[in-house]
Amino acid sequence: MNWTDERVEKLKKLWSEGLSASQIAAQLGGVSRNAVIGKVHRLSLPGRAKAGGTAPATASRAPKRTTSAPRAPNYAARATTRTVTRAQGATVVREEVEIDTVEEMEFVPASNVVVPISRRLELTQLTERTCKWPVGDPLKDDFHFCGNDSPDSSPYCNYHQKLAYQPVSDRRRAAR
DNA sequence: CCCTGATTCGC
DNA sequence: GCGAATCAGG
Repeated sequence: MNWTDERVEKLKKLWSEGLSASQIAAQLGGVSRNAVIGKVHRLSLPGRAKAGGTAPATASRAPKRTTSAPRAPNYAARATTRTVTRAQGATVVREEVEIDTVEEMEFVPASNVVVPISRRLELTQLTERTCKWPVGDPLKDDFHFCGNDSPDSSPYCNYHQKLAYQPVSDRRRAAR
């Protein structure tokens, strides 16, 4: 694959938008992330400020939040489904986060009692083999994902897999 | 181990 | 000019 004007333009655009080299490589197709990085250098495009690190997209630091007392039932949000999409490398992660006023509060109480050894990963850290079980309130900034290793390419770790695939009949009512 | 960008250097 | 290999870092 050679660098046609079009491809170069796309490269410039995506790079300026802050996409990572591997993400760009995935979109262009036919090239590796190394090829992209190499091209970026040859074009003398501005590199990423600090080397070896996360894409600047994560730069938005959350304003420190004083840990509040265990959340009391505050399920204002009615049943909602928000789709959040992010890419990690050439991997596209699209998550349907259901905010179920019943199930959520049962599985995700204020404290992380239910969650084993969460690695507390950011959305940007998820890969094909990290558990994508959401922990906490997606609307709060302490929200994160389990992140434990998941067998094969399962979306969840062994523990959360059980919770994830419980038959509806089993979880109806305050069964838990 | 996953990922990131940076650099080198044979082609 | 190209990009795999390698390096350096989170």
